[in-house]
Amino acid sequence: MDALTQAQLEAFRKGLEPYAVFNEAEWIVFTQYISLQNFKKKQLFAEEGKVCQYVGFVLKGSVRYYHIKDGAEITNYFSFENDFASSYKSFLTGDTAVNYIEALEPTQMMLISKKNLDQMLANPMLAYKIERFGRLIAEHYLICCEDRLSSFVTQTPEERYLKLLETGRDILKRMPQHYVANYLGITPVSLSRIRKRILTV
Amino acid sequence: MDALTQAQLEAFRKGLEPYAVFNEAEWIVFTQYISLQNFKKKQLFAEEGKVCQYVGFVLKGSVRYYHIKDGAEITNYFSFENDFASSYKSFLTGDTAVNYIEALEPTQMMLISKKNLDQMLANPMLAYKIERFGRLIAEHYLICCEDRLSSFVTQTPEERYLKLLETGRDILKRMPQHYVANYLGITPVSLSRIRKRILTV
DNA sequence: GCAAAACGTTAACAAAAGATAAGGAAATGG
DNA sequence: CCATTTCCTTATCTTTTGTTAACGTTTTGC
Repeated sequence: MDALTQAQLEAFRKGLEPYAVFNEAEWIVFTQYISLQNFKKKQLFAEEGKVCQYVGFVLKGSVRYYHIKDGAEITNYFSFENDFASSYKSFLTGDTAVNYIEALEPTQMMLISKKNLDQMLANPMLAYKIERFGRLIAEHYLICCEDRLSSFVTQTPEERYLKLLETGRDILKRMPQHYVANYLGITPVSLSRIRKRILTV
Repeated sequence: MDALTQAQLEAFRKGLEPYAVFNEAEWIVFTQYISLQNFKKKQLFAEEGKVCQYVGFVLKGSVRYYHIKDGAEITNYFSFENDFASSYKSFLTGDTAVNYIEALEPTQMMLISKKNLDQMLANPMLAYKIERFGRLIAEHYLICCEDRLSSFVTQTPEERYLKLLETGRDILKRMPQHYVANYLGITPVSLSRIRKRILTV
């Protein structure tokens, strides 16, 4: 764990605003439960078979979620700056994770450990605000997840890719195409064909 | 809206226990924000283009979530007894819904309106408990949603069906096969073929 | 700066899924 | 109770995707 600079704390505070706004006293207490970690490229943040002890907030960089199936990696999701990142099920339930999360480039994350989160929820000064904070984050990701889920049920891979062209610039700009293909639920070869099909039309 | 019986209230209280346990005083106040509605078969609970004003808790019966695409219905999800049901994104954000929810049989739901939920969150006697209640529900459905989402990325339709055979007895027992096919992200014809393939092996 | 690895495209073939239609069984609703 | 609708299967044909491998380009890591 590294030392926190004022600039990092401010960026974090700003990034949390959609979910929680702290007054000065609360912020001082809150930040005592926070740590900063720098990840090298390819360094793991979560690992299959291990309990994910942290939820991270990406200050700089990006991470990739992936599963390993039949020895091959399948990329599931990404988090960029100002996103949270965690193997949520593992973090929330204490079960071992079924996926990996790795940094795709040098990445800075603010970390909240499960232990510290539970302590904040038991701390009368923060509990109420943290309950709400957690509710709003969970709701936010539930909505994202639902949207993406319904795209798998109601859309073809080509339609999902076209939608990504409209709304997923970050992913398309910053991720290699074979990760994007996995994210869309298809193989890299198939995405390459879809791209060709679209250009030809 | 219909009158609430003591038995229904008790069933509701019991069903909420994983998320919130109320003392007597809280329960009396909480239940003032609740209503009961009976749905006939095929009656709509949520509708595309309209804001979903309620989150429901299924006491009896079942509901089906579906989209309409090119004039055809595509079934997305189900809720059974002791499940919540809502077009969550619409309910939480106030945007119009993109899907329909209909009762598949005579169905009883406890309803919490968005307006009443907001009032509870503003009521000091309930606010803290309701924040937590909301957090735990959102977390629960986030985990469900994430699991299902990763099944679309990492598994074939056949593998998803085999998993449903293990863990989705409710859906398989109570839902017609063409709804199940949609739920798995494939056509009814394709599911029929998968079933044949499995039997033959 | 160079060798190795990673990446995207393309081709060829196999496997699976979508579309459409037909037939029969089962459920449903007067 | 009977006519209608709903549902599942099957067949045929088309489209799409998966698999594997090859090739050239780009990036990466000493």
